[in-house]
Amino acid sequence: MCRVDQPATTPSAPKGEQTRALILETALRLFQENGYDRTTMRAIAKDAGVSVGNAYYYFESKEHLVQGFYDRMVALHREAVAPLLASEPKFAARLDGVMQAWLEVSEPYHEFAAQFFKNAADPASPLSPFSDESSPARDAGIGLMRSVLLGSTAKVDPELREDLPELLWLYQMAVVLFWVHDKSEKAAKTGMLVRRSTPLIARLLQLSATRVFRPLTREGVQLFRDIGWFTSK
Amino acid sequence: MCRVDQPATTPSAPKGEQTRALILETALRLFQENGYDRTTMRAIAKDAGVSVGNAYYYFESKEHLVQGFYDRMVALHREAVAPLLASEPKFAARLDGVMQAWLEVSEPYHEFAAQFFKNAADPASPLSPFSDESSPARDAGIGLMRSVLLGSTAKVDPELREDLPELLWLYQMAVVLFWVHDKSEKAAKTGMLVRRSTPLIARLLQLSATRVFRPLTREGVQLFRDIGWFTSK
DNA sequence: ACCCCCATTTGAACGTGTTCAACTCTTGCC
DNA sequence: GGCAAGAGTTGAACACGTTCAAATGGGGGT
Repeated sequence: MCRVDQPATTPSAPKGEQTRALILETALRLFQENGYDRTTMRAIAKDAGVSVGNAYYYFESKEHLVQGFYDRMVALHREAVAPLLASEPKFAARLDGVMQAWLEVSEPYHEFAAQFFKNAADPASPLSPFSDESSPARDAGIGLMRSVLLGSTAKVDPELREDLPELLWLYQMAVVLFWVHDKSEKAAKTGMLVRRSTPLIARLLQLSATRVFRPLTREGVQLFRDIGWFTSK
Repeated sequence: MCRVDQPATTPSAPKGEQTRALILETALRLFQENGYDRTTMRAIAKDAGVSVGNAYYYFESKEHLVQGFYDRMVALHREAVAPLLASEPKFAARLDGVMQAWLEVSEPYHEFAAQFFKNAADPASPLSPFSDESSPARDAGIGLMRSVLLGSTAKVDPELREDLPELLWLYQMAVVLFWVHDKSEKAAKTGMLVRRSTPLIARLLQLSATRVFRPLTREGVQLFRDIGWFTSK
């Protein structure tokens, strides 16, 4: 009828996008209700009122459906963290706040998340934080750590300063790995780990510029660079 | 004919053990030839001349078959490392030697190993190095690191000394995680990481007993203990 | 010799993620 | 309106890991 197809911008999505969104929403709801493993592709398709094959028309695999969930958590985290980053000047408090916010945002999905964060260690999985497919999310995470650093009053060896956001992001990945294994009530152990490790990191950063430490810092940074992060060869 | 069945000690194993060994050998051979994912349980059973169900009578799952492979690598590693541990007194050289030996032992299985080391991050997998099922292998690994430390002339803050083997084992796990993602020729990047990071660790240990550092060391060690390693709650 | 018990073995069947040839519907063009 | 082309959709079929009720077999007690 009156539908002209503007390639973009139109709120009435190009038909296919509606189906895609419907499938994604259904999948995320079922994942949350029943967990990742117990949610079958057939159940997702049935609940969304489409066929199994149709789900595969829009998403390469069951894992790819999870990317949408991951993106949502990143958005929630960024939102939750904005006020803190705008007001708090102390580095340790900023880092701690960002990490605690992540824990709070993720808490409701702990069980579900643990089921697919195992992909983190699988180099072949598109969900690995080191994969090409994850590079937008990875860059966003590193960017967040950069703003944690830049907005702070911390004094760091300038050589280290450049690579610090990536290193802090790695710290976050390590915490996530610990969190995945954390069976304590409301992940209290991970909370403690963050609360007590962030001041240690801050203190290490102070020391990094010290005369005794600088050579060690330099050598560590140089090694980190030579290894070449997520460069394939 | 002349086979009498001594319940134990006899080289002719108690019948069932023979089948078990046959299945395991076949599985490991096929894993090595075709990779983990491309080797089906049906193929293993067929090649071993038994039924699929029989394989499951002896091994809970496909993953459990891999434990045998893992045990074998641990044995090879321990063997390869013995002369060095008997002769070399310097801590950094001992640690480097142990890690390099691991890389050499594992190199032929890099591709295959990467396919199942993803389970490392899956808390639910019996193959996770943090799982109960892995505690023998874990204890062996930690014990190896203890002998790396004890046989050396390194001077470490006694408080740290006690927990250091576990921490070094964690270092090893981190290296393994890196190795799994390492696509460089013969894992050269991991080799470099080890060669250059072990001296840094040794230097950090020296510093750990320093007046400036000791408080930081103490706090770190205390945090490590409070977190309570692989204690479930 | 007989029989019973239980370790061992079987293979068909189940539920899963994934694929694919075929079908239907929409869209743009005459 | 009619028509070709391609986007969208279908569900049966495949390969896999896993389960299980049933068959087999051998060894010890009588």
